[in-house]
Amino acid sequence: MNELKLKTDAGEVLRLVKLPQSFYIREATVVAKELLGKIFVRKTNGGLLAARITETEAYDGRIDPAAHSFVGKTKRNETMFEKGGLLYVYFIYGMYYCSNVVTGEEGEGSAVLLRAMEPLAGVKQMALNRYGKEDLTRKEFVSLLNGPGKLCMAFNLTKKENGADLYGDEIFIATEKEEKKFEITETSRIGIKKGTEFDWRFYIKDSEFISRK
DNA sequence: ATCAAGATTACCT
DNA sequence: GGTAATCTTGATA
Repeated sequence: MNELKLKTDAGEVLRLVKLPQSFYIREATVVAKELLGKIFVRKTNGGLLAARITETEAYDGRIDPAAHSFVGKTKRNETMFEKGGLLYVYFIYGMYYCSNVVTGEEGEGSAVLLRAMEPLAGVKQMALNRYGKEDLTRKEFVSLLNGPGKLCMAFNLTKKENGADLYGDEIFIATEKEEKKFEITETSRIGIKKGTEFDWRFYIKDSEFISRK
């Protein structure tokens, strides 16, 4: 097994195993739930950045009017139609980026939106990216990654990262060898007008690193 | 060519 | 609670 060790800013050592592409070739709702608790890692020249995924949303273009891919392939959403295991990053509201993990088979148009995470390593670099300073108050720390636009700022995910693959060395998601147990809450998705009948937002029930209760 | 909406956030009362 | 900021995209003329 391809194990790698990650030392968190708190001094804890996590034993990680990178997720294979096959993890992503499944239903978006399944991947969305299973991504909870996994570790998102990015290597930058500012050091290693890592966080635990606490909140996700599934989008399935085959049946879901809220998905960008529902209207068919366009220049903006073409990454969403690739085979699972890529990053789909898009620009929204003229100021923010949102990052998704593409899921399922090629042509399916499904993805999982990364909505919130718990900071683990490289907090000072992420704080610089988002607040322009290294030292954070407790409140700023909790808010560092608790929204889809916020975590893109902190991890510096932009148009350049759209289409990047998640099984290489620069950006990837890993599972802990000893994963903690937790309960999952399911609700309707946030910020959409269509497709509100699907309860496809998932988060770790007891986590404080959530975009909204 | 013009326009409204958008998978959001920060800051205001 | 409300709304401004800011710009790409897709729809309508």
